[in-house]
Amino acid sequence: MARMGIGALARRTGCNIETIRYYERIGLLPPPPRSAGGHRVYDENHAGRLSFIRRGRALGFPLDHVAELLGLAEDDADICADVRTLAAARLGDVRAKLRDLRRLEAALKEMIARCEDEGSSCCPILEALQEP
Amino acid sequence: MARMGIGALARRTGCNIETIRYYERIGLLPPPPRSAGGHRVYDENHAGRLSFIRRGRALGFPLDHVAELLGLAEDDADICADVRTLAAARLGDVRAKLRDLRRLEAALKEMIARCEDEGSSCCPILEALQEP
DNA sequence: GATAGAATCTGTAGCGGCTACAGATACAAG
DNA sequence: CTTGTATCTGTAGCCGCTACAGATTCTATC
Repeated sequence: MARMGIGALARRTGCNIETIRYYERIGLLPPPPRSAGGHRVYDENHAGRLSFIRRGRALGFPLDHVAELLGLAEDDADICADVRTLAAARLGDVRAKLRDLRRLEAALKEMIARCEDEGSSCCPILEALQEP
Repeated sequence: MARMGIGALARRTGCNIETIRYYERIGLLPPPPRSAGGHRVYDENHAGRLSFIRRGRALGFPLDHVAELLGLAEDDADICADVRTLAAARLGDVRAKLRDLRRLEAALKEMIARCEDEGSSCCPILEALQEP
């Protein structure tokens, strides 16, 4: 029950139609059964799996990590440690990006501030980019 | 004076050789003169321009913004306002990314913490990804 | 059933910003 | 003159989609 076409699945999961087909093409979503005319027919399982993928992506996992997480989710073994390891690695990535962005923010802010202080004839931002 | 091959330019600017050629291909770096045998010969001007590009990139400007900044830098007009506008827009982008990443960091941290609290048989991280 | 309009199909190409080859040629040092 | 490094061109690949084009199928109304 709750069969749906690709459009309905897209609306439910907030995922673009083209992206759904793309996930199928790269093997991340299993190919669903087709209607007589060849249209894809999805069910709740597909919706769940796709939501999982989307949430993983939203947490910044690249697709191959998401695939790995999906694989782990299918086993029933004691996998908490593995999952935690992946999540911790992602946390490291995120924190590194945060550091970079914070530096960036400071640099941009400072340049803009300097630009406002001075007269308008020459541009401190461009100078900042030009000089080492 | 200070003529150099593409390798020397790459070392000086910290920019990959392939990337230099790529910048030339897309029109961001002007094609330098060539030696008799066809090797590119750069001078200080090229080095300056390439450094500018790299610094702009390091500040997170996409290449088309960098091109715009370079264009502005070549005019002598009163351009401070334009530059500031670009920089302010970038600052907005950076801050939006920062917000997202901070949320991400919090979510990952919380998941990892929950995973450590509980017994190891089921995995809260996977559950968090599975449930809405 | 006919028909209109929406939804879906396949396949291919493009985005940004590089990076990685392969195979040929040029240059610099001894 | 030889050896070894540097550079040359051209093409294809990376990630994660997105955007078409042109053909087909589904659904709702009459």
